Amino acid sequence: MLQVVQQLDAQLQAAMAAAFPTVVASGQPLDPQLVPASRPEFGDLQANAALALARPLGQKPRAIAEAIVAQLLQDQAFTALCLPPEIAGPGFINLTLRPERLAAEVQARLGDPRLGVPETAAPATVIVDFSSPNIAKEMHVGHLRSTIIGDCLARVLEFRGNRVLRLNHVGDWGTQFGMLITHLKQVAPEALTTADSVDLGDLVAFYREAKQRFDSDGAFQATAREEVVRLQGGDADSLRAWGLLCDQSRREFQQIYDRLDIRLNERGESFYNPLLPAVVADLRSAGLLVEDDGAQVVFLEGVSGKDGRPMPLIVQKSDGGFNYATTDLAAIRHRLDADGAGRVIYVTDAGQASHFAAVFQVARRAGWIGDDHRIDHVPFGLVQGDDGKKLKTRSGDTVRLKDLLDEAVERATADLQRRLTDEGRHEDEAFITQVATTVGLAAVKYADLSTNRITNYQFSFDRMLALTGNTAPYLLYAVVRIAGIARRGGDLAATAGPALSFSEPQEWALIRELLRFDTVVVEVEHELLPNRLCSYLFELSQSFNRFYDQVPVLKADDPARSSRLALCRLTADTLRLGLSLLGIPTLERM
RNA sequence: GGGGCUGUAGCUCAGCCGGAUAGAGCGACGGUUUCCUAAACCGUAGGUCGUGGGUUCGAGUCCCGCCAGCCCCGCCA
Repeated sequence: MLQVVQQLDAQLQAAMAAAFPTVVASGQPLDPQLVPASRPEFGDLQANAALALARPLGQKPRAIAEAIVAQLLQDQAFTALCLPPEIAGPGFINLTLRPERLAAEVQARLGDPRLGVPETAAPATVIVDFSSPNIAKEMHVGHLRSTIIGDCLARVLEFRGNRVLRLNHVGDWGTQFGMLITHLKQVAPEALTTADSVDLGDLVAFYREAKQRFDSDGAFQATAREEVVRLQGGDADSLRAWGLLCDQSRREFQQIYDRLDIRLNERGESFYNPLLPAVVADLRSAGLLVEDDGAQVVFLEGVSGKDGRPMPLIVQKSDGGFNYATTDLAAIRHRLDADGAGRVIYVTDAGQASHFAAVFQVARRAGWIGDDHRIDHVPFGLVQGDDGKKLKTRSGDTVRLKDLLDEAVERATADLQRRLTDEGRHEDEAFITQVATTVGLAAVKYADLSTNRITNYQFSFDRMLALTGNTAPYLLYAVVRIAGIARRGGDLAATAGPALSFSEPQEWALIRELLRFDTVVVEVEHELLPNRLCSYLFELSQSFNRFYDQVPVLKADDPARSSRLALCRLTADTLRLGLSLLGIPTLERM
């Protein structure tokens, strides 16, 4: 429908220009204000331009609408596309597409693997920075949203024809390694020389102990700082210990990524280490650097701190070390220059908004971000428990991502087994494992993606695994129903056949829903809001379920039968493609 | 103190560039199965869009004030 809407928009503009040449002469832009109809009885689309033009033209909106419509009716391309427009209410122009044009659009999509979604006219290298767990810690629920949302955005951008680089900016450098290595030297030295001599769970415990000592023990703190200096200075023993810790964490992360089908290139903080001195040097030569309390800082414009003074962004600590702001600045430069990125997207929690605003401002003032670059922080809210507070285990610990995924699959397994028992069905273990794994993981992903990412998100196994409502199981079930039709003799692969012929309102409702897909995907790309795609897929599933419930497919006679099979096929293709953009695989049976 | 985000039905949430009577889902209540998987479908009830102003032909949406919740604010990331 993207193309159709474009055509209509152009036709409306031409009609407006013909009806009101004085406005054109005055240089004012003529926006038809073409939007989807607010209610089905108003047709497919509505143009609201007449209301806005009433004031400047000094005419009644309905009269303006009538003049535009009179011009439209002169346009043969328009009358071939739409039924005669209706003017309603204060001056809305309601447009209804001709059914045969809708059918032709359906036909055109049947053989189209992109389902009408165009490749972007201006493909760019886009970097999506997401997930970003910390070495020597386990992935926890806090990494869930970044990982799932980032992966979805990367998939959408890729599908639109961009070259996407998925970067995992893991926390693999800095103060925490000094304290961890120092602590391990004293309590478990073998962990620093022998691979896998302690498992990750132990490492996490050691990390906690190290952090505690660092915060309370001055002598330990000093030793830890020396250790950081040794590491950053390239000391061989320190580097070997650090490498072992990284390898071990990396393998653990990869297990999660494999389960969730997420591809990522690791490029952690350490990668930028050699580039840090140049960042500070170049900020100095750009005249932005100021020494304050012994630290090298850039004072921010338009941001004031507690005392009313401008806020500084520290890029070099008073001890000479660099911090995450320095790393992020180095990363921006490297991504724009070495990677040639036109666009960089950071998928991190909303709490980092001011940090990124500061870093972007400094990079811009230093001239590193050009006018043709687009750098976005894509923030998201906290994951909360049922109580509305930050999600924790009963004992008060952060929830491990692995445990969360396990529980989702366990619950899906229990649901499925209960259902099999109730229905007297018998399925083998492989089927149960496959279905429960797919449903459980899909539920976790979908629940996260389906709310607007900016708001906090209330995590609930019961809600996400519900078989009804806006959930992954509901969408997966729609696909399964179509697969069932195919098994019972419906040939979904046939592309040729009698001309498509539709008669039922449920068919037309489904068609209109199907044809929105291209618009929605492009919108998600622009707004970076996956929940728009989720809403669409849910509404599509609802339209399909109504159609399935009320209109027979296999029992109908041709041409209705083959036309309805075509709708089934296009629905399944749209759901599969849409879900794949969310990172969710589908099932044939469940 | 400064800044950010949020506030819409009992609960969880949509609401696009400001457009017609504010929408879903869950839960509640009532119905539908000799028919392609009822993991479905149909219906009913449920709203002062936090609050007070302003802009506009028109405001849940834009601007200002206030209230509430969460988050951030110099050498952690």
